[in-house]
Amino acid sequence: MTDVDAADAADSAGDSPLPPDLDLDAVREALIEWYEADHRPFPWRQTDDAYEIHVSEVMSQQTQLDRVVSAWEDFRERWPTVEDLADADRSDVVAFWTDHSLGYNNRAKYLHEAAGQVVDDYGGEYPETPDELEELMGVGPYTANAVASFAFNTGNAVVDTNVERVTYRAFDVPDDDDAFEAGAQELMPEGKSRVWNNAIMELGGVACGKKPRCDEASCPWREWCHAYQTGDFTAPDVPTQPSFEGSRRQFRGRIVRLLGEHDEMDLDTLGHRIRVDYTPDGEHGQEWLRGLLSDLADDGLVQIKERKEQTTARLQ
DNA sequence: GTCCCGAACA
DNA sequence: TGTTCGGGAC
Repeated sequence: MTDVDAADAADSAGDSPLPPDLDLDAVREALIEWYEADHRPFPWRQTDDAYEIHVSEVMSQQTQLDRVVSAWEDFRERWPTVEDLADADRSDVVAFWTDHSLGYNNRAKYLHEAAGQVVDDYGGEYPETPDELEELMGVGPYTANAVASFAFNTGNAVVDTNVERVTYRAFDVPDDDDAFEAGAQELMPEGKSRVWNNAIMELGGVACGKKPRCDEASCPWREWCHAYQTGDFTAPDVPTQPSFEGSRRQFRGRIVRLLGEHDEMDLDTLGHRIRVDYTPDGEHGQEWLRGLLSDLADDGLVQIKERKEQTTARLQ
């Protein structure tokens, strides 16, 4: 490739979404210094074991970190190694998940599945690159980069809602997936994904949340921050979620919780215990319940047993 | 009501 | 590209 071609390629990939006069070295140094001076002492920040990191990342995907701490410690005690998890019963992992109110039971299944992949496909040793990690069940671009970064320091820049909000506010990066990706990658100092990704997410969590706390948290980027200068702290739109109360997700959760407590349950018994207005022939009756159970079975979470006069369900 | 260190599936 | 997946804390 000639120099001209290389320049064209850079052009077609789009210009840097960051301000052209931004002092990258100063910005990087300021954030890392701020992070290393003080940050929340989450226990998974004390380890570089890929399995332990993986567990913490899956738990953290949509759950507040403060709620993850005790669950992570219990999980680690119960299944200390990836081999232990691979050998566990799926139903035990799912029951653990609901016991600790972690939500999204599919993630328990994915984690268990991924543990089997690590043992079977990689001899029990986690692969070290984001691309290989993404082959694991339930591991997408975010989690792959997180595990690669925190376990091996071999990741690319993580792009999550925190990073998007921070770069949008501080450097006026346009609200666009490609721009966030490019901007985040350009900001990250080469070969420092472990400290960098921790630091920028800490910034988003502590100083630059929905409600900004620039001065209280001594934000290290105030001198460069576009939002700090203009007072405009709007953030990229995050898709608003449908209400949980009365949703099918709520009833799925109740079903899995009950089955984790009772081993095996009759259809109508289950129905009466997940909603007070359950009547076998009513609007929310057997037909409705069978639909939920059928989907849970398709998800690999629940097992349905059809007998002569009775239908029962249990965790799979 | 809103948010929280996403990913799979259609 | 849109939809689905839990539940606690605020």
